Amino acid sequence: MATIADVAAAAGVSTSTVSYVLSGRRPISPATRARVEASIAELGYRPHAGARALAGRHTNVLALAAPLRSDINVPVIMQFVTSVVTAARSYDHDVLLLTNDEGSAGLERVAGSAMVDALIVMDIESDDARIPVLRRLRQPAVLIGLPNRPGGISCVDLDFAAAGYTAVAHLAEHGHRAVGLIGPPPAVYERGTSYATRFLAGFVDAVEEYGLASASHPSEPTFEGALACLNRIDDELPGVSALVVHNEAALSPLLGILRSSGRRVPEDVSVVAICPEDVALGLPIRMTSVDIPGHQLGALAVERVMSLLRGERGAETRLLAPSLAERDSCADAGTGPRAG
Amino acid sequence: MATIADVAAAAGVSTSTVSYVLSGRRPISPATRARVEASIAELGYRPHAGARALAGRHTNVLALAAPLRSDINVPVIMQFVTSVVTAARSYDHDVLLLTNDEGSAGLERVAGSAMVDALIVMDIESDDARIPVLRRLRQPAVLIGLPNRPGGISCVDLDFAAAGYTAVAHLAEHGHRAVGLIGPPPAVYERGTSYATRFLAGFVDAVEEYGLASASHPSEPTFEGALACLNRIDDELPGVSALVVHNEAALSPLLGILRSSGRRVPEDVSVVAICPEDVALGLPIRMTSVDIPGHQLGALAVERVMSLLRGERGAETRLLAPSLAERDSCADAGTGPRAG
DNA sequence: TTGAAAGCGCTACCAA
DNA sequence: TTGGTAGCGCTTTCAA
Repeated sequence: MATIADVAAAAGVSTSTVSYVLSGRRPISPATRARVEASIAELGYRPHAGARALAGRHTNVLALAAPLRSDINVPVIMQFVTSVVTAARSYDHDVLLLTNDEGSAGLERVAGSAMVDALIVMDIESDDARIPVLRRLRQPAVLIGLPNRPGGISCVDLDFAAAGYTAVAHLAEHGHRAVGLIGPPPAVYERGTSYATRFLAGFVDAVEEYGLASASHPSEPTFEGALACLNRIDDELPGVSALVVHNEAALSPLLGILRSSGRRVPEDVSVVAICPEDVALGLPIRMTSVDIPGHQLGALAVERVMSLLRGERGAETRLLAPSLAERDSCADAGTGPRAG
Repeated sequence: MATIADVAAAAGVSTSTVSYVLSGRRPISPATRARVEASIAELGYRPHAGARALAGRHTNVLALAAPLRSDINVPVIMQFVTSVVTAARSYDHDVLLLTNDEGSAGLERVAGSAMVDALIVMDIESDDARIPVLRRLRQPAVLIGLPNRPGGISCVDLDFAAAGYTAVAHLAEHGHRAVGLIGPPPAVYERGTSYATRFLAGFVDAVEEYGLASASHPSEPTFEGALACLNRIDDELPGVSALVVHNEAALSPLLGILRSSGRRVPEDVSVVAICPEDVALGLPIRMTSVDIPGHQLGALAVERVMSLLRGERGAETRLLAPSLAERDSCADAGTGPRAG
C-alpha cells in the first residue's frame, strides 16, 4: 500500500504538504495541490486509518449500540440502523455496530480503546445502567430514547407520551368511549423500556382527560399473543370500539383475528397503529397511524453527535412531536351495526 | 488515558513486557505477569486501537456489507447482522457496518484505509460487480450468497436451489399437481439477486421432474402485492392446490387473503413458506417451511473469515442443505371439498 | 525471562 | 506557501 511518504515523493513535496492538501487545514497553492492530487490518484493512495487515529486523535467512526434481538420491533430498529449509517456516511463517518447484549462493557471497550469518536445508544431503559458509564467516557454520546435522568446526555426520540395521547384523542374525538391498548411484549415493559412506559402514560392521560373507559395489555409479537391480548381486552372492556396498537408485529395478526371473528375495521372497531409508515401501508387496510419516524430520528441522532463533535453544546433533548395520519382504519363510533 | 508506558512504569517493567503479557506471544514469569495485570487493572488501561492497528497490522474489525433497505426481507437481514456481530465478538472482533448502497466504493474505502481485517458481503447478485474488487483487496472476503463466478472467494449460503426443489418435492409427494410460486419482489429479480434465481431454478427443476403444472410470479412485499400475485397465479393455473411462498412479507397478507376468500389452509390450499423459523411460527397457522438459517449462516461466515485470517485455505463454498419442517399448512391434495 | 529501541503512517507544531 | 520533524501508543525484532 502506498503511504503518505510515497505520495510526497511522487509529487515532490513534503509529507506535511500532502497531509494538508488532504485535510484542507492550510492553504495550498493550486499548482501544488494539483500535483499532489495527481500522485494520490495515480498511486491509489488511502490514508491509513490507524495511523490517522493515532496521530490525529479521532477515528471518524461512530459506535451504534442497537438491540439486536431478532424477535422484536425489527422494522423500526432496521430503520434506525439504516438511517444512522447513511447519515454518518454523509458526514464521512463509519459505524461500528454493537449489540446491546454487551451492555456497558461494549461501550467502555470501544470508547476506551479509542475505536470511536462518539456513541449512539438505542433502546434506552427508564433507569438505564449505561448512562453513568456514558458520562464517564471521553467521547460524547447521544441516546435514541429518553431515560428518566439523562444526566446531561443528549436524547433524541419520538415524544411517545404525546403519541399515546394523540392516538386516544383522535379516537375520543370520533366518539369512541372505550379504548383498548395492545402494547409491546411483556419483556419490553419488564426491562423498563422507556418508550413503552411513556406511551402508556400518554395513553392513560388522554383516557382520563376524555373520561373514557380503557384496558391495556402487553402482547407477544405473534398471532397467539395478539389473540390472547385481544381476548383480555374484550373481557375487561365489553363495549370496546377502538384499539390502539403499539406493537408492529401484532398488527397483521390482529387484523386477521378481527376479520375472521367478523368484526369489521373500521365499521365495528377502529384501530390506530403506532408504527413506521411503510408498515402502516403494507397491511390489508391502510392504517390510521402515528408514525414512528425511524429515519428522521436516526439522522437527528447523527446530527446531534456531529455537533457535539464540533464542540457545540445545545438543547440536550429533542422529542419529536407525533403526527397522526388519518387513513382507513378509523371511523366514528356508532357507525357499525353494534351501534344500534 | 493510560498508555502502555504508564502500565510499564507502574509495574516496574518495560513496555515490551506489558505488550507480551497482553498478547501472550512469549513466556512471562508468573510474578511479572501478576504485577503487570495488577497495574493494568489499577490504571484501567486499554490498548489504543489505532496504535495497535498501526504497529500490529490488524484491527480486529470486520466489515459487514448489508442491504440496508428497510423495505425488504427485514427479519432475515436482521438475523444475519445479529449473528455476524455476535459471532465476531466471540472471536474478539468488532463489526463495521456498511450499506450496500455504497457498493464497491465502501468496500474499497474500509479495506484500503486498513479499517478492517476482512469483509463479509451480503445480498450477492449473480454477476456481482463487487467480486472483482474484492479479489483485488489485501483483506480476505466471504460472501453470504452465491454468485455465478465466485473467483476463489469463499461463499456461504443456504442451497436455495435445493430449497426450491425440496418445497416442490414435498408438495408433489403429497399429491399436488399444480403448484404456484409467490416469489420475492420484482426488484430482487431485476437486480439479479442470486438466491431468487437459484430458488426459482430449483423450483422449476422439481416441477419438471415431478411433471407438475406451475405458475410463478414475483410479489411486492405488501398486501396488495400478495393479492395481485395470487390472482395471477389463479388465472394461469386454475386448479392450483399448493403455494410456495418465497417472500416473508407476503406471507401474512397471503394467509389473510386466502382466509377471507374462503380457501382454507391446508384443506383447500397447501402452503410451504421459505423463511426463518420464528416467522413461520408467528403466523396464524404454524407454517410448514423451509428454514432460512440466518443465525447459522452468519456464524458460518464469521468462522470462515477467521480461518482465512489464520491463513488457512479450504473449501471455498459451503451451501447448507435445506431442511423442511412439516407443520400445519400442508395437507394431501384431494383433502378439501374441491377434490370432489 | 526481560529490556531497548526501531519502526508502523500519520498529524500538527515550529520554522522558514 | 511550504518543509522538517517530533510525537501519537503500540508491536516486534535484536540483544542480553
